[in-house]
Amino acid sequence: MKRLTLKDVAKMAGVAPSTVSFVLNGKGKQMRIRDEVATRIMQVAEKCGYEPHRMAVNLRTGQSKTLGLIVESISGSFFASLAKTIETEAERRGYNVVYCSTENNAQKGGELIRMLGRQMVDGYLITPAPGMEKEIQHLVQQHKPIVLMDSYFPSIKTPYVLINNFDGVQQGMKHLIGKGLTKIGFVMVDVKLIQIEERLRGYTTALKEHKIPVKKKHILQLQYHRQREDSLNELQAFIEANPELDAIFFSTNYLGILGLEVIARMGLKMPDDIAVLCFDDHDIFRLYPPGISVIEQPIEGIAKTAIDLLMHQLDKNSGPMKKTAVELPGKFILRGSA
Amino acid sequence: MKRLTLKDVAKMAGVAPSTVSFVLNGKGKQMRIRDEVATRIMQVAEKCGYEPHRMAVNLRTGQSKTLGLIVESISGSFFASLAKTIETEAERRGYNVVYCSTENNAQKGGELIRMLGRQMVDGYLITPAPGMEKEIQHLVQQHKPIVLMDSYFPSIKTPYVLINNFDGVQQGMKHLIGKGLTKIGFVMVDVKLIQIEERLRGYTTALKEHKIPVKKKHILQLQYHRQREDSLNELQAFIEANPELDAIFFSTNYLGILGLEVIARMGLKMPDDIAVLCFDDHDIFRLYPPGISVIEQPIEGIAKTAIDLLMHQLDKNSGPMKKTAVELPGKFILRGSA
DNA sequence: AATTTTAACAAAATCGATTTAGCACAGGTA
DNA sequence: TACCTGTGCTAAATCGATTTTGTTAAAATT
Repeated sequence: MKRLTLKDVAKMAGVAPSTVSFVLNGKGKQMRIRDEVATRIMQVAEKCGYEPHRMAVNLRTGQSKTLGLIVESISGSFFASLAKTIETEAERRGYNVVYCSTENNAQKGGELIRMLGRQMVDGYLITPAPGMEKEIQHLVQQHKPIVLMDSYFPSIKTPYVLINNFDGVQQGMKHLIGKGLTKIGFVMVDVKLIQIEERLRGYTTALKEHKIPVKKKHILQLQYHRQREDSLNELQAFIEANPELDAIFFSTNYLGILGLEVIARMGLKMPDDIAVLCFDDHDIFRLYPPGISVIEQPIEGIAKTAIDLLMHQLDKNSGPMKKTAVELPGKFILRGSA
Repeated sequence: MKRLTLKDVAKMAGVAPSTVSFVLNGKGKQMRIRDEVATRIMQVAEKCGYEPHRMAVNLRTGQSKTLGLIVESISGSFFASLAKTIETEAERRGYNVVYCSTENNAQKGGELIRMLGRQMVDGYLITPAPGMEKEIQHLVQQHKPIVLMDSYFPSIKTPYVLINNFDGVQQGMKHLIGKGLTKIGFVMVDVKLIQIEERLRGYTTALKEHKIPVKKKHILQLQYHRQREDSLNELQAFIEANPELDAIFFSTNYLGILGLEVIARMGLKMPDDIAVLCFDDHDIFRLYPPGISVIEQPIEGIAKTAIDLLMHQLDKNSGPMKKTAVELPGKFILRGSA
């Protein structure tokens, strides 16, 4: 019950292994193998279900036909949607994907990238976390095909694709302001990532555009590494300290979920006591009464674009890229909370 | 900037490639390489950061050091928790994992298994879906290392590990009955899987043990492949048709989430209008007011056990297994809904 | 008729490791 | 002195493909 090798097929077809290889790789014409022989080989290979040994092919060609996908958390909802699209798109193109999560561990990011390197992935799809800057820089220097998603480092020249964070927040803010709400709080994390900054910029700009003063005390920066309970308390203190707030914009879904818990704990009712809007959708937001309005990320679009950008790099004989930085629009979804 | 090969290391250390291989694979003593030479080789390898070429090793040894993990849905919460543990446990043992999801597509299961076969995974971790029976049978016949999780086929002799479904439901039912609730509905799907049957058996047995009559109309079997909206309506009809119900036991978290939606839609209050209990925890259940009581699966335990069972099979020189069928206890988590 | 081309494939090198078989020398034995 | 036995390593085979180079017979050219 051993594996069928190319040699076996050659023997069965009465030709040399090289001939079989040529035919099965579509180089039959080029190597002027007679059609008669070619079809015979194809038939034999087909009939006995020959499948080339991946490792052998990889070793010889130097291509693993594998992509590495690195995300912050494999249990996050962002990953869930992303992975599905990326996997199917990759498969369509003859690639498969190995997933890795940094689990919000800065140091682990570097290790992961190196681990993938050992495994010889042909290209990288990464949602960058703060600690990974050096490693990514390193990959770029080695001219490894790479695409960043969801964020990027302004200092490193890489293709990337993400939601238009600024515009997304603007959409949400305009809705709130349009409803006459002006005391709008903004909750964010303190990590130095471009997408966070852009969201904050969206918030302040929207206020300014409507001549609403931006108050520092209406902006809460939670620390990233923090006990869940501590964050909850800090959030509650923030809301209590600003009783005038009639709306809160949570800049990530993680923060939004914390917010729901605090708001429930304080016995506040959405949207009347306080309106809530959140960046990045989540299963919970659909269900949690009265439904949390969100800015939805175009995850499928991000995944597809990312794969396209990566494949373009992997495809040696394709010219330079026209567009290496892509921003896709988010979608405002109105539910009951705002 | 080419890759450093074993040959290069050999040259630098002034020895033959084979010697380097022996030393780096810990066979130095056995091959009676002098300690002096061995340490020199190790130092050289260390200094220039030599990493063996995975594909070459795989080709030669015939082991890919890769496990295939097949789940129903990669975006499910079960997968999320499972994957994390399995990945770290696998890594600890020098294996990596490729994930695949059948996405509830019966036919896709078979394809996936074959795809993984092509990729030469050394072993399989599978949460079996109805359509995969034949393919799994096939793997078993080929003596491929395999462990099933979450469910199994009584007709196929494979190692498996899952929660004790019967006992889990019993725990929940006892709690409900202990609170004096006797009109308890049971919502399940109609797929023929052992874990579903066990849960139903837990329900009926618990009722019988407390001399409560089992009424057929209190059991709702929803069809698996169905539009979300249709299921919601059917569920609502079920609740309306049985106004006497004072509690509902949802046999999967997917059903429970549907239940929450319907209950909200009908304006019922938990737990007073109706108590709710659900099998298999979910993020939403922690947050959704008043908190949904659940039977939590010991996912980490399942993952660890599964890896153990699989490794045992992969380890050629380990005797026959003592225990190939493992049932782990679930944990009843009391929240506000019941 | 001698030489060059071309068709059609076969042989062999190669990828980077592992592993088996083998070789040279030292010391011990008969 | 001839023969074995260990030591300590090297040479070469191998895994299963791809790709470069060779080979042979027939056809075309001079």
